[in-house]
Amino acid sequence: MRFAPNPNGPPTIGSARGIIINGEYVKMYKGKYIIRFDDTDPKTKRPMLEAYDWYLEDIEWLGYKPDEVIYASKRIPKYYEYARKLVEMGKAYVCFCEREKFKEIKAAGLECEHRNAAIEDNVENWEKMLEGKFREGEAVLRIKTDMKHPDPAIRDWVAFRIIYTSHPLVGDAYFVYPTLDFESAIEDKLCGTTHILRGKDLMDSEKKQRYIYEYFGWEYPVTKHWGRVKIYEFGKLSTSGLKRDIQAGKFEGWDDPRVPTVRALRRRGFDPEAIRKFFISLGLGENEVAVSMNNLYAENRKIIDPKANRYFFMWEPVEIKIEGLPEEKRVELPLNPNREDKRVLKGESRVLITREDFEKFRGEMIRLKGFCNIKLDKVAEFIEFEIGNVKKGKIIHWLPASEVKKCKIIGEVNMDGFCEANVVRDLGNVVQFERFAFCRIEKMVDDYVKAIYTHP
RNA sequence: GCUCCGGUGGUGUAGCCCGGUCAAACAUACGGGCCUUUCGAGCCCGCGCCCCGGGUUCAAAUCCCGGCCGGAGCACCA
Repeated sequence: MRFAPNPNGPPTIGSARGIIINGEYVKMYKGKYIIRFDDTDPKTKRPMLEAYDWYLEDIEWLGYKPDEVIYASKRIPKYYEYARKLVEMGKAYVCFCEREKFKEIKAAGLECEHRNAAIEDNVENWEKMLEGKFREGEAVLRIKTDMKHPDPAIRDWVAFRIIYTSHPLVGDAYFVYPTLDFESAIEDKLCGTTHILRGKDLMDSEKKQRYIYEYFGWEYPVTKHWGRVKIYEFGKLSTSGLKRDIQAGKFEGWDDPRVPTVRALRRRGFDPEAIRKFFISLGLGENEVAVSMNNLYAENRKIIDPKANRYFFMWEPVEIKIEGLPEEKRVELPLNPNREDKRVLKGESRVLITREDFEKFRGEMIRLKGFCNIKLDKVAEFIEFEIGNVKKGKIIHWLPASEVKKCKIIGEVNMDGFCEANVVRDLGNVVQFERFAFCRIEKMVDDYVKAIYTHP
């Protein structure tokens, strides 16, 4: 099995599907997992140097270990060998037609003048091509298929073209690059790929590649194509579109928590297991699917909820004073309801609550969770420490006014507020801000806590 | 337009190959309830689906034909 990305950006949620589905099959059948970088176009889909490692990193993070990593751009001479064989077999030819002109000929189902050139001439032209005797766009190597093929896209497709643009990985070592269809066809054979699982967009690739397999007498791998995923919250996933938005300053970078990349999910505090389960549950349907991130959130919650520590976070805080508080109380609250360990808050007379709760419960008796019951107002009246008969739904979260940390939450939800000083013990972890959402405490910046919004 | 795919609750899947056990399962969403301490979590309950029309058959979500709808590809991109 293989996963073959073009590293023109970091892996997105869409790439994760390919990584996971292929990876799972490898595990299930004890196969061999090859990561192959299809980086054969330095111009239109130019690879990013950093992205190669990003892929490897994210693949490992998702829980898979490649048995082999291949860089197509470093194996170009191999492809030349096979191309030459095809030329010598009369199954490929150097075509000098202009792009538009060939299109017309192709559309008409005719053969161009170069198609039937003598094999010796084609060998010579192919050599000239490799020697750099032609300009960019002047010549291409085409695979002979059938000019009457019902699908015009299949008719004598291009296997090699000339690109005089330096490649991020191999520099100026080559200027005749294979197209994906050719490179992939040869590489799958070389690597002994038995099964190909990939997106539906590559469905026609198989038809083109089968010609090569037939000419060489090879057996084509078993293929399965899945439909495109559309995440409801993000729309269609496209690396190039994302690149534009980042360059335009719409996002901070490839790991901006609002962006659909694997690294952004990692930064938000997703557990890789949740992402795996999510994609396994999506399956391999050939229809286009539109799922909501809610499904991913649900998977993540199952994993994160039993572990995440609870803390109070105050958005739009309102300070109130409790009149008649007999003494300050050391308030102990569980870090997680499933465990015994506690966190401590100072139960003092000046507390912060949210404006929302203040307006909703003003004048009523409510309970500050774990602390005491009060009759709520700007100056509230202390009732008792015991829970008494507080009705359900009237227990709210609060913060001692003298012991808070400023807290900035960024991501899908952006919010400034205050949180317990206790959160510093969970630096780097995902916590649950009660009655708010799960967040990952990223770091301390100067005097405030920077948190990333994970999900509700 | 041409060439291929596909259509199961709101959403995503299982079941289809090898017809009966499917008056259809699971997850998520939604609605309601529970919790002496999160009314944005958790637990419980509920809601709701085989695209349409023919055919084959004792029997069809499953097989066949036609229609409708949706998607992918049609590059010197991957």
